[in-house]
Amino acid sequence: MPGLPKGAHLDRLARVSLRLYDTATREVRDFVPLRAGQVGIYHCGLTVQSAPHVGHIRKEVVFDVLRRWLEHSGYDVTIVANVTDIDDKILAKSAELGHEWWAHAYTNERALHQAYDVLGCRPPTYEPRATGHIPEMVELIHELIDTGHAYPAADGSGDVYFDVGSWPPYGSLSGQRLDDMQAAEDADPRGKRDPRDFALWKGHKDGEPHSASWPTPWGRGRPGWHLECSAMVGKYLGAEFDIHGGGIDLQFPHHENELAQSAAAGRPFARWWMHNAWITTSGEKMSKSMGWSLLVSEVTKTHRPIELRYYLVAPHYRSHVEFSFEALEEAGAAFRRLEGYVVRASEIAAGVDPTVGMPCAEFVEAMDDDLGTPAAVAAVHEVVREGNKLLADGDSPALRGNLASVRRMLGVLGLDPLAHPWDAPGSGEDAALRRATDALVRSLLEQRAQARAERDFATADRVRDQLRAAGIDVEDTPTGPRWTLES
RNA sequence: GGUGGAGUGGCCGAGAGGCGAGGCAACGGCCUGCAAAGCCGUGUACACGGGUUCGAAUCCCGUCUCCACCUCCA
Repeated sequence: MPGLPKGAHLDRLARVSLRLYDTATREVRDFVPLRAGQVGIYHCGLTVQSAPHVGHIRKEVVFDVLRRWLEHSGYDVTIVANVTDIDDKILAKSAELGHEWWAHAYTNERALHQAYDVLGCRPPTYEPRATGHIPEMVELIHELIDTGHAYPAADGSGDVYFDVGSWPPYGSLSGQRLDDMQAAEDADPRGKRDPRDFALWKGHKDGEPHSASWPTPWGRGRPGWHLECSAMVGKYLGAEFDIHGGGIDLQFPHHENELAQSAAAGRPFARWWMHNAWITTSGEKMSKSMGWSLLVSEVTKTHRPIELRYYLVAPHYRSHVEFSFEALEEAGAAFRRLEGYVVRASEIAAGVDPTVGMPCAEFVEAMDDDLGTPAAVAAVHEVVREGNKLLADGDSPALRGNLASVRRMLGVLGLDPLAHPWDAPGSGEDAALRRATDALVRSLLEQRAQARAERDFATADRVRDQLRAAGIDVEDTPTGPRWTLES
């Protein structure tokens, strides 16, 4: 390759082939970042009104995989996800529970972070809270009022509205025509010029805690939901940035409104819009109505987090997933096939550095094609098949290369069973228990080996049955017996 | 009413004019003292009705069913 600068990474050059679906244009386009080698991503985080369920966490996993793939491709990624820590529901729920609204929000923010961690999602580069960015929001409102795109409510409520009619492109992101929109049965017009105008700022209402409002030129109040994202994106990623993400439900009105506010204020805003599809249960969206059984914290009590992650990564991010525990368990079985190989191969080929592994071409092509994780996962399965064949011959350079490749690919998906956080040694007590168990099992396996050597299979099988009864599986391999806890 | 999406083998889940993604389950074989794991093999699926084409799950027309958004839900 003549003409390449010395040290140029071939894999980075190859990465210009990344293509991403853009909701705004409804097509897959070559991804070209605003600044060479850097990618700025913003995705709408949670309104921390309750603990996250499986549906919420899908978005985190999707953008975590996107980030890992971009980083693998040589980009420097800045990823921002906000936390909406004030809104109607937070105020209502905290009042119901008799808590301070900010305490309620913080409790659920912690639950969100736990869910990130348990599923191996790395924290965002920045995770700004709405309440920490009131000045930026007020400034944006000023800009919009000054340019004639926003107005304070005529009824003196303290609300400030975006004037949808002043912004002709409104509706372009979601493909809605203003005239076709059902005028919301607005229970509370509060001085809107047009029922489709939306609140940038919400005036303080009687009965709401004083602490949930901030002074502005238009009176005390609190942020409208849409405004906070525009303000925070601007602060952390600038007026124009690469990718804006979120759940597909946010396309309208939330993202449409964000775009309108920002563009009307002269900010070019997002170059790509990426939306992940829903996870439903029994054909319905997840909500509190189905109880708490699908909270991440509940599901991971009975199912391994890494298997839940595999379940979320295996389908394409734009495909709707109908959640079921049966499907989750099946995904777990598929994952254990991969995991089994990695663990067994690592026992034989110790010390393999996964960072030197290269993903296979099929994997790269799949990921570059709008984050095609289904085909990417299929590619890993194929490489694992080869690895399993190599395993029969013991340690070899080919096995090591295969193992490094598999782990590198799994690492991109956040599914390398030997990498953080899955490799966590557990508490000291766990480790001690494991050592004690290993010593006991080994001594039993020695007895079994002795019996087998004497062709006393009845005794050998009795030992194995005894271990099985204790929840320990024994397998004979070319390099001797190995034991695992039953899954 | 407007907008967008979906219906694929026993199951999950990709693909998107010709060559059966992958996984789970099942069955047969190899390996094993027997297992387990693994490997090899076996499946002719694309909601329905028409049409275009040498060829359609993939394109066109129509029908049915389901879902999402148009309500501060990821």
